[in-house]
Amino acid sequence: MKFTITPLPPFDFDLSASIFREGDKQIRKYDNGRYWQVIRVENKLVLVTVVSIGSVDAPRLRVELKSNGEISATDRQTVEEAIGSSLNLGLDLEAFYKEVKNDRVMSSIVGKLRGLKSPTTPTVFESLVSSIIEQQISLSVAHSMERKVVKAFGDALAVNGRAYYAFPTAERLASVTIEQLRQYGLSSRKAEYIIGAAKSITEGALDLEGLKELEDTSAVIDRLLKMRGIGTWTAEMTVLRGMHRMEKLPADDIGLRRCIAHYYGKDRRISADEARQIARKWGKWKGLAAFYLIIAEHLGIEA
DNA sequence: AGCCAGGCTCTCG
DNA sequence: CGAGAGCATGGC
Repeated sequence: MKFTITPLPPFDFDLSASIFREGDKQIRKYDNGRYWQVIRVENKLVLVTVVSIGSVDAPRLRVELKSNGEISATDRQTVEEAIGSSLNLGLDLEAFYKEVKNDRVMSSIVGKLRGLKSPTTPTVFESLVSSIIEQQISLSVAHSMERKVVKAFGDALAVNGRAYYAFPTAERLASVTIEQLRQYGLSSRKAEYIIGAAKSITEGALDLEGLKELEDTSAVIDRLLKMRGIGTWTAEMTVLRGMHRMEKLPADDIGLRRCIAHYYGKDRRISADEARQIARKWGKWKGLAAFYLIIAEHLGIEA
């Protein structure tokens, strides 16, 4: 099944998707103009492939779906929404660009990355689990662990003789043991946190996806902070990547602080408070501004 | 080799 | 309160 979708402009598909250039081809990947990932609809898995057929200012995407069974009209609708959510296609970049005009460094950066939208995860749960795995350790280590966990416990979809994996469900992770997760490099603490979160979801004590309905992001953070293993950093990362909330600055993030220091002329490590001071000019778009800085640094772009 | 990396909890003073 | 230990692995 094929169809097209029209993102809110401006949107640079290739720039935005290129974050997944080093992704795992069996999970979520961008390669040679094509982006793909597995989306779960009901109890079915769908492999979604996306290419751009438009421009930054008149973006259009061509989407192709492949699955084992029939794809109904409502399934198609669900997948379309999930892709929109996953690539953050509804994000209003013009509002962000307007807000940071008064910041010389940031306005230079956004000018060079025009059309870049921050990707999100299909579920809040995926963001939460990934963020727990990423606590403290370097990203390369964390990403390798995440891939192993996805392939070990995620459901596989076979397309053209190749296996593609969806992120494990809360139901699945609620049923694994600490020892099983330790096999993939996690500490016993992190394993406990993940299994605990998964169990409170399956037992009905926590409606993680339902938190999206809460208007007040701080209220969402407060709820997440009540969970064992979730501190400020993890709660903010979850909200940023899993819920399209772009206002929070993960000021405790050591990599981000290094990045801010680089672009704002500090030849040393800066404190979380210094980072917050600099971020005041970013208004309600602090998280997105931080994302732009990280991508700029990754691409070797100077302000 | 050892230290640090997109942290958090628990314990102790 | 604040400080310190412990945890996981890979890269420098």
